[in-house]
Amino acid sequence: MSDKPTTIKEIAKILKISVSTVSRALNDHSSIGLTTKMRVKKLASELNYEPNQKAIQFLHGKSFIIGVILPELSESFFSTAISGIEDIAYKRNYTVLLAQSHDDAEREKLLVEKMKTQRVDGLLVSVSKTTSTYEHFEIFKRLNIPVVFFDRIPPVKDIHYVASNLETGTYEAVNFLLKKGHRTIGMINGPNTLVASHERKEGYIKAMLSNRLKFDPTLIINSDLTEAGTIEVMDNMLNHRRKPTAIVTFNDYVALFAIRYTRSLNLNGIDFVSYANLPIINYMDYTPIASVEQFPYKQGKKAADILIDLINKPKNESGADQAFFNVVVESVLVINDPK
Amino acid sequence: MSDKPTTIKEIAKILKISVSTVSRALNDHSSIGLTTKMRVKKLASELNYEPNQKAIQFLHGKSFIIGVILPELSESFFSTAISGIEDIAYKRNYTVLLAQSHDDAEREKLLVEKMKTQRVDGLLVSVSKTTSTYEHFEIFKRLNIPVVFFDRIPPVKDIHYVASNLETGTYEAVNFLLKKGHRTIGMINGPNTLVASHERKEGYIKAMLSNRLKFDPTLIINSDLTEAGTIEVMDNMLNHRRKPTAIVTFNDYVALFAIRYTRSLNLNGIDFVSYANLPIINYMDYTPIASVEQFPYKQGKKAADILIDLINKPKNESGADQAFFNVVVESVLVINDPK
DNA sequence: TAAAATCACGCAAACGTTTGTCTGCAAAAT
DNA sequence: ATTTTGCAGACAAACGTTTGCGTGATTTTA
Repeated sequence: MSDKPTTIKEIAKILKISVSTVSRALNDHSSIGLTTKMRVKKLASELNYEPNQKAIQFLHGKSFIIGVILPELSESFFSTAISGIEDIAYKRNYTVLLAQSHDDAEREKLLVEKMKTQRVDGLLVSVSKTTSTYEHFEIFKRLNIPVVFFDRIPPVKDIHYVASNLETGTYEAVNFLLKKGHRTIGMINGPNTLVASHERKEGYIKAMLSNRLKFDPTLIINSDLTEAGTIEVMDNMLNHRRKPTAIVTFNDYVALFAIRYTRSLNLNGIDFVSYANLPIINYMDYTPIASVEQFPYKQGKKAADILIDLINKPKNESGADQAFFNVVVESVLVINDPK
Repeated sequence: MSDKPTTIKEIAKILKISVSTVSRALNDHSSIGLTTKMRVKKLASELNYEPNQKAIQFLHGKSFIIGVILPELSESFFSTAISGIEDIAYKRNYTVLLAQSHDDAEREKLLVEKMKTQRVDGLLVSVSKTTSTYEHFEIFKRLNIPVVFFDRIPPVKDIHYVASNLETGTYEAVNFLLKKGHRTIGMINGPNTLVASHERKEGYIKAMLSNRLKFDPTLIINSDLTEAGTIEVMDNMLNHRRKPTAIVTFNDYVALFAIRYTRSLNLNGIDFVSYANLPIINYMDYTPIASVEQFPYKQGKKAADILIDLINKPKNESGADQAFFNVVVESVLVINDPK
């Protein structure tokens, strides 16, 4: 039946002491007598007193809220990452304000606006596929609100970010296939505009060269990552004068399309390696024999940690030595259990 | 280089007018002259003025934040649901404070606490599997903060909730199998403690009876939903004196375990129907022939809508006719495309 | 025993905004 | 010419909390 929440004032009035005393008593300030403290605390809990967080946030300009903008929660990479973010936030007493851009640059802009008006203490962003300008993040710099990018990072200087280095994982993947005896290895890569595509390619090349093998660029084919696109690429692969005996695919979806397609052609014997996006891959019948793991949970945790560190950093120290956190999580190859 | 954000006060001082005038000018109040409005707005945008949301929230005790507590974001049901929640929140100008209980009752309690101290305007909850007491939600009633449960709802009276009715979908599923000619239909059900298990069973029974068939309770077997548990149940099914030609499984995971197991035994010919939890099922080779769809996105949207309606409802109207929203989203059967 | 230190608490300002009420002043109505 | 209306803007209170400073009262130290 209680209507309005209890305030510190009411407690003060009832106890006939000043608000400041009540405040200090509740916060265990040293200058308050033990008996007064007890009386205050007792009454406070009787009245179900809850400090008005809005007032406190307002008072010292902190919200203990970090904003997170990411493309799609339904992609398991992101839902796992947010899990890590949320866990760290929880531990460090922050809460997470969540928004998804649905890979729409316009919506992303609006979300940034909203985060700004909510005055989050910090922002975590994985940019949308379609985002091509990055000025909307500049506002946060002016407002002195730290921004940390993760996974999908914008190609600009002077930002904090956490991302995985796909080169290492790809290197391992190709190496693994070579060790298995494969000599002709195809790669279904993504659009060249993605940093990630570039890293995959580099890893591939390095693995070939370090094994004293010639790099054949025609064995890396770009795709638009759709099912149709994948089939088209597969046709190219299968008709290649050097038909690959193993294929590295851009992600698990592509792997699934490709595997299904080869099976429909009754082709076995091609080994697939993919990048781990889908946990469900473990439940499937025909899976890639290995996956490059990108540790989304770890990335999320790390990004959140950095952000909160940044938030709590002793103000603008001289401004000069503004260091930027650039954390790279190495990707590694995981051999899948054979079923 | 701007250090502290611009305030309405500074604008007032520069323009030599009062703060109230500035405030009204920015809010297009009718009692401010056009010229003054222009001057104020011009200067405001020049100074990159951003209203301090914390002050506003504090002033009229609203945060425009809704809290969401759910078990696991990595379960696609929930990540899809949150997507719907977030979309509605976005549309209606709210933001989403997210937290996951990881199906841990203790953590859930703490999260409720945190939501309370953050003074969210409303709370959306899908309770953890292990939650058995529900007093921690009572606090919100006292604080007059609306709570809406969705999907996993506590077995108590007088709450708002949105949940799917699995009975209808199950009825359709069994009916579908019967129409296909199956006469012996097994069901791998979940623990009896779940409301959902009960609904599945009811749907099953009704379908049988409405087709003038006898209901054989031994064809419904409870499982703990693990892989081992599923295999055990499957062994029972396959050795049953009436060996089922079709099986309804509790969820997609169970379906996958069961299908994989039958295939390992080189048994084909059993038709499976499941409940749609995993979008990835579409990419798989051997899938249930049909799924009961529970519309997580729709459920999320609906729940969020109800919550925000509740938040904005004209206060405690006499208290007497406190109506509770109990929305049931009918589940329906979806026939999966054959591959 | 006087001076200094310590204790326990009160006063009031401050955070940024909104909003009800009040005040001049000019134009319109009587 | 006086009253009324309407306009444009100012004043100040209010939201709940924290915190620097001040102030008596008591205890300790010299």
